[in-house]
Parts: sequence; structure tokens; C-alpha cells
Amino acid sequence: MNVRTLCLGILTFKEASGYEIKKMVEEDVFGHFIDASYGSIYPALTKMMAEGLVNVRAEEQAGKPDKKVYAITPLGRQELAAALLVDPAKDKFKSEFMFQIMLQEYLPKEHVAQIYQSQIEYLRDEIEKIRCCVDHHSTHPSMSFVAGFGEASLGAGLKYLEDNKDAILGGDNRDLKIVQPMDQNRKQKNA
Amino acid sequence: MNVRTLCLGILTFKEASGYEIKKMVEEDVFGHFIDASYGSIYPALTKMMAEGLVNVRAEEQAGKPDKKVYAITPLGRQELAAALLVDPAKDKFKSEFMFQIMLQEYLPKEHVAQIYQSQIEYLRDEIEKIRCCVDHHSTHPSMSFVAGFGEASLGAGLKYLEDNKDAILGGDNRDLKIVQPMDQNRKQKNA
DNA sequence: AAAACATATATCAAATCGATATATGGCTAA
DNA sequence: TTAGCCATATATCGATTTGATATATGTTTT
Repeated sequence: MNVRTLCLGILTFKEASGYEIKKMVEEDVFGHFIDASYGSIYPALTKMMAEGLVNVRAEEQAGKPDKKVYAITPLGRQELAAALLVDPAKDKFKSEFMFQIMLQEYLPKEHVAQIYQSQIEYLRDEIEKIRCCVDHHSTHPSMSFVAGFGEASLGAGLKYLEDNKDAILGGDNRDLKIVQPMDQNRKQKNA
Repeated sequence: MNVRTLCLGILTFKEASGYEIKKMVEEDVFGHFIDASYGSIYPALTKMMAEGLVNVRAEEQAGKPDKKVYAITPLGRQELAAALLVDPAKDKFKSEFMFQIMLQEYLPKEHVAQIYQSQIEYLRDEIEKIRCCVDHHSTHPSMSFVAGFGEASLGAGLKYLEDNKDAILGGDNRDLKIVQPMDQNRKQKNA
């Protein structure tokens, strides 16, 4: 599934500018299972405009740059329906945090503690955001369903991190740290 | 975090060929939070070879093509440690399935039922795979931790799909009844 | 008054993907 | 039996996508 289909799908819910599509993709319910950058959204909209899948309306705004508000056309809906019929790709979950945890022996203890706590707070924020989304979009049942899924998955992940804090950050830590003897006649090689 | 760091991190656990790294990235515990294709892995290994971050050993195999087994060097470990110190990027979860569910009104009912069932089976498979991984790598505690996280998250997602089957596939799609899971995090809000 | 930030569009080098090419051998169904 | 497919293995390349940056303007914060 490419950025074209992504934009068409979003324009199904409401007409929007490229900027607004990007915001929805990173903040709204969408943000939890799709992603795209300006560098792909703007060219996609321009191209789809030329192909008649969307149309534009320039909107003047007081105190802000003009907005190009895009709306999906019947032809666009046709292409969307065709694109959606393709079997969905496997889910993809990327977490640099988990990669770092897996390689924690290469990181200072305090740093691991810091990123662990940040991750917990990040997950709490995300879950809170989803709950706000559900309130806003409670009219659309599919959105509530999707939001519920995100809440369930992230909630379980958060709980796991909270419950297993000690497993990673446990008090007396392992043999990882090499303690150098206090020898005043010798300069320390390692900081 | 780029493919270089990814490869270095994996080579930390055992020396491997590009082909094996790709397999680990899509099948092993790794597969649940990182990803990379041949098109990025092979060039990364070649370049890191030239920079002295890894070294190669050609391995002849009976009945199979020769294997280039890469191993991380002390210099490679140094670069890895530096790269890991950078704050991890936000988690990224992509699910074309969820996108399709959100736009289910554009899809035939039977097709929605089909992809829904496929998703459930896919999640069951993934969870099963993780459990196998844990058995294999039970020696490495960080791996067990990471695998446990994946199991918790995916498990909650699977349960959600199983519990809310009727909400999406039930006789009348317009009357969605979403079963919210018992959520311990929600309680904290009022506490 | 300066700095930072939000809105808004746009571009582009660099990174990455996804598909394909090449080669070898084992397995298996017509 | 042999043609077709699958697994191992490396490599390349066009197309897509990212991530950073440029430009313009107004508001809010320091």
C-alpha cells in the first residue's frame, strides 16, 4: 500500500490539505498504524490531481499561508476501492527502544534506566491520545474499533514494561561493569 | 537507527552471513521490532567491511553456494556503542489490515470477513513463533524480556480481535458493539 | 526584540524497499 | 523422469520514501 492509497483513504473521511493529512497521519487514530512524510504526500497529491483522483480548492486564510484543500473524486473512490482489495501486507512493528534493550550491555546503566522510563511515559501518552481520538470520532464505528485495538495492544505493552521494570533495572546489577581499582599512582584509562 | 547499526547489533549475538541476518530480522525475536531488506543489508556489510567494522570469512558448503560469514570487530563494537547512545526513535506500528478495516465500507463484506480471519491466524502464528524463540534463546535474558513484550502486546491485540469479531463481521455493520478489555491502566486515571 | 513555534507548501539527496537476476541443489507432483 | 518449485546464497537497481531543509508569514514565549 502506497502513499496514494493512504491519502485517498484519509480524504474519504474529510477533505484536507497536505499539511492536514500529515498531521492526521501522525496524531490522529491513523497515527497508530500508518505513516507518511511531506516528501511523499505532496507529490502524491499533485500527481493524483493531474489524474483526476482528487480536486483542489485554494483557501485563503487570514494570517496564514493559503491552503490547498483536496477532496476525493468519484474516480478516486474507484481507485481506492481497487487498491483496498489487495491483500494487506503483514503488520510491521518497529521499536528502536526494544533494540536498545536487547543490546543493553553496551549501554550505561543510567542510560538504560532513562530510556526505560521515557518509553513508559511515551506509551502512557499514546494511550491517552487514543482515548481522546475515540471521543472525537465516536460517530465513526470503524474508528472506535481500530482505536480500541490500539488501546488494547499498547495497554498490554505498557503493563508489561511496568511489571517487569526490575527485570531490566533491578537493584544490584550484574557483572557488566568493570570496576577499576583506586590507584592514585596510575591514571584511569576509561572514563 | 540505520541498517549499519542493525547489522552490527545482530552480529553481536553471533557471526552471520547477509542471508542469515535477513532471516533473523524477519523470523527471529528481532523480526518483531526491526526490519531490513537485502538491498540495504548487503551494501551495508560491504561498506562496513571496507571500514573495518566487520570482517569476513568465506565458508565453503557442500551442495550450497559459498557463504560470506561476517563477524563484528572491536572497532565495530565501538561504533555500535556510540550509535546505541542516540535516543531511540518513537515506536512505529504499521498495519494495512487496520487501514482496510477503517475503510471497510469500500470492501465486500465477505472480503472483510476473510482478511479478519487471516489476521487472527497471522497473529496466532506470530505469537507461536515468539514462544519458540524464547525457548531457543532462553540463555539471553534481554531476549526473553523483549520476546515477553511482543507476546503481551500481540496477545492483547489477538484477544481484542477475537472478542470483537461480531462488531465487524456481525449481521448489521452499522450497529457496532465494541467490547472493551478489562484495563488496569484506566483505573489509575481516577486513583 | 529575539527566539521559538505553528501553519503551509515544496524540493531533494540519501536511505531503503521490493523485485529481479544469477547460481546450485534438493524435493515432489505431473 | 523431468519439469517445476522451493531453499540457500549474493548482488544489483529502479522506484519509493524518508528526513532534512528552504521559503513565507504570523503568533506566542522568553
